[in-house]
Amino acid sequence: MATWDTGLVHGGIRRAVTRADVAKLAGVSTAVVSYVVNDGPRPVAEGTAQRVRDAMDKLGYIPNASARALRRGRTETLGLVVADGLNPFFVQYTFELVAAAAERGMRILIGESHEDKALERAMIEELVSCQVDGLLLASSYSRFTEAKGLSVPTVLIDSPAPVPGRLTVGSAAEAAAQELVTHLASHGRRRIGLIIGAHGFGNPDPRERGWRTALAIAGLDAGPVARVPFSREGGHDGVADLLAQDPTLDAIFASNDLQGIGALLALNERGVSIPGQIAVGAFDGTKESEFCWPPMTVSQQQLTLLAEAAIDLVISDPTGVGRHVEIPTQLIRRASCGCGEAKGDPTH
Amino acid sequence: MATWDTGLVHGGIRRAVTRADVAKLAGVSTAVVSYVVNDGPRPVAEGTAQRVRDAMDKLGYIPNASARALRRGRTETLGLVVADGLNPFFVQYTFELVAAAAERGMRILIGESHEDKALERAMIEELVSCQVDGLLLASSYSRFTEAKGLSVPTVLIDSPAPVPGRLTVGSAAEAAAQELVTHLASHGRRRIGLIIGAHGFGNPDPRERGWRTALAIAGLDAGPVARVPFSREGGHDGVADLLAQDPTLDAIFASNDLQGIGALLALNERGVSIPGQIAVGAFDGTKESEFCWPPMTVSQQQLTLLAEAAIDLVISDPTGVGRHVEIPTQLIRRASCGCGEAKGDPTH
DNA sequence: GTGAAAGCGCTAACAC
DNA sequence: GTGTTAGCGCTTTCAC
Repeated sequence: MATWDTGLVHGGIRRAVTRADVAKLAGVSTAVVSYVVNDGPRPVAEGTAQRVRDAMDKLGYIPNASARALRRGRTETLGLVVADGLNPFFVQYTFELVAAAAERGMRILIGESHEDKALERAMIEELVSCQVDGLLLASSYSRFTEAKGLSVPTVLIDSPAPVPGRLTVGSAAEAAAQELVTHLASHGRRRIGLIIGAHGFGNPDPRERGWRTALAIAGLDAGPVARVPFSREGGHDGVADLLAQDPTLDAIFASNDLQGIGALLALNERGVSIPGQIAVGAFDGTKESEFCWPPMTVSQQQLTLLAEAAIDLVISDPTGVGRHVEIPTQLIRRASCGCGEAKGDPTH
Repeated sequence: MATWDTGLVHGGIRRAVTRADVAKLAGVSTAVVSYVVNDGPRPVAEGTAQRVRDAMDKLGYIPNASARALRRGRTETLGLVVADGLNPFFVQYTFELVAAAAERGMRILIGESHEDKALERAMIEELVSCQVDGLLLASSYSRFTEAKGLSVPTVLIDSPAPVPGRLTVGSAAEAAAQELVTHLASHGRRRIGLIIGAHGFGNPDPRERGWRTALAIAGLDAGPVARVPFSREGGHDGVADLLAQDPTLDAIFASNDLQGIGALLALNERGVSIPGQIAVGAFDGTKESEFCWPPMTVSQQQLTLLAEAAIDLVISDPTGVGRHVEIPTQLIRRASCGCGEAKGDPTH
């Protein structure tokens, strides 16, 4: 690491321009400036309004959001607590939320809980202290956080099922898993293993239930299960685990993209042909699944819809009632299951 | 999409607890509550302090950050403007910044500019309006934004070189590119192509300069150049471009991970052996580069160090002077260049 | 060691 | 259509 000084900057320090400065320059009262800035609640003559706008431009006036928030009791800001900033699913979700919030004139203050219950609690307190108008929780612990004690509207944004008394948004994970595993079976796969984490969406995890149901309906025995972390490394290790349990394995359903990506690497390293010997499918469908090798068949969560639903829900805040919004997933067939050639993505 | 109501929630609405409530319950003045909360600036008798803390616990008091910010003129919040929420580099960087800020008791308010100059300007205004104590800009346009007119300390967090009068942080991109390309040449590669974008870090982009210098020093002719977007799709298309220019191509240097990942896919699709026929290396070194196939040799940016340097710089705000912090990259040798076997990552 | 009180910048009654 | 003004909850100077 090295540092260089790179010369003096132009322009000095100036006290922030306030509404009073604008009012004085425009020759009006501060109330009128406020009416112009907020386009209400009282009308302003067009000529006056123009004088005010000119004054604002001239002075480079920027309203003070802290003062406005204090006065109005709203900040136009939402708090987001993400469990894992290394998981591209949450990360893509985060930016979708930022975009969806921006469309509705809101900002997002971000916190990371690192899957730690105490840290999550602290993050929530801090965000509440920042007077956020709503809280979006993606932490897995958040499902167990009691609803009471939080005076701010709160949405659990990664919930595969309704939670009584809470606002929740999520993909239909069980149906998604069932569809994907059924698809693997339709390629003639008989020994379909599962890679999943220890603490997912509940017990049993809906993805595990969907996998089990699909196998039962297809008349197949339950395949082996590897319980490993929800990470690329976990998926990588899961392959060895599954193959040790069942050397005749011919397909893998990974419960998230990371595990799927890790599994692909492990199989590639072993020289196992995908999908020749073993087919692979995963739940999530982040961008990474499209460009791995081979491109991976996924049950894709519709992040834009999830994000919009989450923001709308937290804004609308149907106080007192729980409510669940479920977004369906989309099966994207790529090369890893035996569909498609080349990039194998119909959207390309 | 489907929605369900999931019952009533417990606990009603209550007006927020303020400092006055705590003061009344503890039988002290609001000033003393403030002294306790902030541990100063005046001393408080231990007995009194305990009474105040008890009252805060009992009432579930959470300080109002807007009021504090208004009064103190500081928000303990930093604004971050990211160009592209789909680029894992910026996204990993974002979460590193969140972590580094949290360590220093600061929060991060996030905005996305979508590489749009007007949007970036608007985002910056909004963040300034939020009274952020500092601004972190990753947008590529930010390099051209004038320093004056911004009354808040601003750091350009993805700058490969000093910019006079500005605070900048970045990796030594030119040296990194040179080292990586030299490494490719050391594997005996003679025709080393470059995949890069049209508008990168300047003209010519330091990564292009590093590539050129390495080739010159190795006594090689300049290889073909593909100018494509800084995306996976861009990298994918870049391969066809390079091969059309030079069918004898035997190595590719991609100027970011996304382009490298896209190039790997394109080569895999064509059945080109990596590194047998064509070796690949990229600049960035996000997690994705470790789990693609084959695992990719990269010049890795040290995001944790970059993030810490950025936060420290924006907090310290050496007013009036420009300053550049340069963080070296690390060459990570994996399979794609001809080094390593299997996962090919010495860190595993 | 503690309390009273001014005021940060803004909004929205309410008065004219 | 515009002006006056009372606070929003907090920090901190100044008095006791």
